[in-house]
Amino acid sequence: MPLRFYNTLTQELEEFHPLDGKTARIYTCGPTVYNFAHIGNFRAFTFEDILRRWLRYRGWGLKHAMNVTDVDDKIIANAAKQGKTIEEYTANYTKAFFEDAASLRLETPEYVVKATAHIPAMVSAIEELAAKGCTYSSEGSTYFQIAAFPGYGKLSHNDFSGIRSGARVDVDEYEKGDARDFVLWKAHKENEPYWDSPFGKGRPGWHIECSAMAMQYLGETLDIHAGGVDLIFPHHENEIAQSESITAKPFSRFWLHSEHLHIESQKMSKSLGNFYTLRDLLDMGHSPEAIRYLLASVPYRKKLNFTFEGLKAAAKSIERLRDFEARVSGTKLPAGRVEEAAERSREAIRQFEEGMDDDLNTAEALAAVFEYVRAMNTALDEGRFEEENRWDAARVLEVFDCVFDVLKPSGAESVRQGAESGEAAALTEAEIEAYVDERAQAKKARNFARADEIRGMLLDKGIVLEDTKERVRWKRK
RNA sequence: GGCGCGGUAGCCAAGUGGUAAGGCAGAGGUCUGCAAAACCUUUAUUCGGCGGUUCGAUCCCGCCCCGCGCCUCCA
Repeated sequence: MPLRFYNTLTQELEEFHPLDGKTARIYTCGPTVYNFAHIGNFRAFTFEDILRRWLRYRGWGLKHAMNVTDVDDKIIANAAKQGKTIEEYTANYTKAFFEDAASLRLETPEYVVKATAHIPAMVSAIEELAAKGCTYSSEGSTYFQIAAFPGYGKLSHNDFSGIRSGARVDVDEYEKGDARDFVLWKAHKENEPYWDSPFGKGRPGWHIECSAMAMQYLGETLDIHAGGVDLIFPHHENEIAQSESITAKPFSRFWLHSEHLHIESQKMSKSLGNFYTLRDLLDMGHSPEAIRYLLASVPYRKKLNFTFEGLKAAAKSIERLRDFEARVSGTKLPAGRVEEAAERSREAIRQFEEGMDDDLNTAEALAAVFEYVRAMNTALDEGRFEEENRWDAARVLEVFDCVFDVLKPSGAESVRQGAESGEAAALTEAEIEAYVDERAQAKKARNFARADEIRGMLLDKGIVLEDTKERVRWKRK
């Protein structure tokens, strides 16, 4: 089965190929840098990361642009409150965002584009719209007139034909001609940053930045445009109206939207006290891999119930895979290759691919990996797994990890957490090995008191020993 | 009201017109000096409720109940 995505525009599962047959051109709505990004934001960004990785796995090139909205009402208000310029204010949160993204192992898009660095492109987009008669101005602001775009509503599947034009509705402190019209250029107000333009001093509306930048970097028709479900209307609808009014071509062939997440079955909100930024969770001692795993393990179109029990389960699931990886690489095996085990690895990869191809069904893909792991653990127990099968297992885990990317322990974070939570990071590998050897000697001499003492001491330092038939393995807890 | 999504074991969560993947937790076992860790086995006669279509429905249709999202802040 080919790679298929659910397209919000057509409400159908559609086979995906890039328009040019080689490179997928993707635009995703990035952060508005007025605060630290929360775990809900990262659900969407993790989905987009999985999307990137799977497209690449399927052999397509990637040209992915993501905007950083660094001028908007909240930014202006917050910056003013702190007595900072918007540049100073947003620089902090932009930096924080990419630090967070890195700890979740989110790949950086090929183009990260800041709104404030693309004002001229937005101005010329608005000029083109004006030239086509799609705009009007009111009290110094310029608006897009949705009556000028017949397809308005096709993405959100809303019928706006009944909207009365001419009704004046006061919204967002600006006057519009029609309830659904939206602002392209906001009139300058006292003490606010502004740019000069042919239609007066002011600043861009939110929607135009995405249209202008997407087309500048990726061309008139994108392959994929993605974001959270809440952006379907009005943001993405408005992007379509702007872009297609300019080009008369489809703005994006595929529209993919990720569902929101809930915290402990409740909507995340500050008043409920269940509002978590990524940094909050890391400070609580949760590993970035566990968070990434949890965010990625629920298929993106399904609401994700983010719970602390689920976070623990995610951490345990990763541990199971790492244990398997360690077992395979650390076990002495006879030369040869058991065909049954080899066949199971091919089957696992096939099922993994099938799941991912089916609109990024990560739950199904994960099941393929775990079924394989269980089968191979049994095969190892029963001696039906030989030297060459190591490579089969490595391949399965490699395929899994090029999408999920959770097998390698995080470096800086885990060291930092270890240092905070105790002395776990204090022992070097050589020291641990020395203790393990000493304990083995003590056991041989049937000095169990000393052996247990060492075991307990290591456990206190977060080192867990595994006595197996062949040898003693250890791992950091 | 309009548009849309969902209700599957203690929790998270796949799935198919022919009788329920996977993970976590729980229980049992293997291993072990004891333990831990690891590994294995096991856990839904049943898929919100009631009807209908069908030889057969969790999966199709209708109605109902419950939860959620969007309908000019928002991943």
